[in-house]
Amino acid sequence: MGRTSDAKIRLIEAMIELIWTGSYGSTSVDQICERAGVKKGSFYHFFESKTDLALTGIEHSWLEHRRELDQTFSPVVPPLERILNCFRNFRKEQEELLAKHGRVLGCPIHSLGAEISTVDDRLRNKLQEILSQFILYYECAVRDADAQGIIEAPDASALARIVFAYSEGLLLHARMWNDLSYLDEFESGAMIILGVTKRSPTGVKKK
Amino acid sequence: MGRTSDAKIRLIEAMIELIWTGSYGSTSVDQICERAGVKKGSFYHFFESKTDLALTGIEHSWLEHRRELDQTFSPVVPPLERILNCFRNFRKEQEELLAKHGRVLGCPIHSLGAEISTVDDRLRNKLQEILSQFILYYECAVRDADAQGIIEAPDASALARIVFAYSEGLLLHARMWNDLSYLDEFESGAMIILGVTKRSPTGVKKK
DNA sequence: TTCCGAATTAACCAACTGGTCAACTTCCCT
DNA sequence: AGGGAAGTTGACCAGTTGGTTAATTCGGAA
Repeated sequence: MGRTSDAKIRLIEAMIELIWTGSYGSTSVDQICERAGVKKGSFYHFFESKTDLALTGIEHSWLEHRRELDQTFSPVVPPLERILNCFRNFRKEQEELLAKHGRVLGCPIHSLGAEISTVDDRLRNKLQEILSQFILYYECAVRDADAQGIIEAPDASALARIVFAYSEGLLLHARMWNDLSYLDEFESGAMIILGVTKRSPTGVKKK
Repeated sequence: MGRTSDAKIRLIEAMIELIWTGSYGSTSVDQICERAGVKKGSFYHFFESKTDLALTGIEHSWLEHRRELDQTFSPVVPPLERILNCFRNFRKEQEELLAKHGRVLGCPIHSLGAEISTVDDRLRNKLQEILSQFILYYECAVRDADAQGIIEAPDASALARIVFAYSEGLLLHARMWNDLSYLDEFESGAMIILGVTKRSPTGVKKK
């Protein structure tokens, strides 16, 4: 019934890209429509507001990203490898973004969160929800590493949050300096935080 | 020659507050003027653009903040205490902001940096400059701690950047969740990163 | 084949954006 | 005391903002 259209997904993709390469505030509805090749009337046919599109778009990308994370953090992979591979994937993604946009873009969730968390409640809640889910991956890996005696982590959740906060800080740094090389520090940094010395290779008991 | 005025500083303070409690994009020149009790004509008498005011404002607050940091990071204070005290001051400041604005506001430099680093070059450069200077405090403290045998840090600069990235990640988390308690994790987190166990009190040789 | 609901379009809106300007007031310094 | 530089004011600007509307065009299913 009625005709079909891919305008909705085009709008979502355009918004994600514009927010990521710029900011929420610097992204206007007109810009989104132009990039998506959609008239403004159509925009408001599919979404009831700019916030609504952002919400849908973020949810959409997160669902996509989660599928990748589920593979990266598969229990089959050695726990610390999961975390390192996850960040290696980040790095690869940022490389592609640099090639495409000439800019290291960092983590869109955090950049957006920093910008709008005092401004838009609905957006903030959604971002919180996503980040909370994200940390679970780290937490699970840390707990497994502890259980396997690879590291000593009496409080896996706390340690995961440290690694997480650190990684977000790094990503932001890379965005601000437009420099991928900061991301290379993650591997050694994470090992320090997790209490694994360079001398004892991943997966081998320390001490 | 001519009359004097405090409109300039009022504009600076209004803008800092508005950016901090909101965002750069959500802060308009009209808003700034209204809060400062200054007409727009006067605004453009003192500043040539919104960016220009932001630049001046950031520089201004940083210069103020530096004086505090110079005390906190005095070589007289035991190195690790400097870092902890610095973060304790952050926490205290955030407490005041929470009481005043009902919100944990985090680090304005990083929030702003996340928002505008792909949008405004001049602003980004200024923020880079400030953050680079900030890291020097941590770096110096870490190097001293290493020299005094309190910690083992062959690469003080790298370790300082880890602590720094971690602290920024935490601050952002606290802003997004509007929750001070995340900041309490810093103390134990920093100790883990710096390789100081809880059992060996600060300032006492480890191992 | 027809028909109904979904998609598209362009024209429109008021409020607001950052920024300008010329006239005017104040008051410091000589 | 009064000249002149610094500060103030409100009216003004063109462009943009997020959002609305009614008329129109399409296309999938009966």
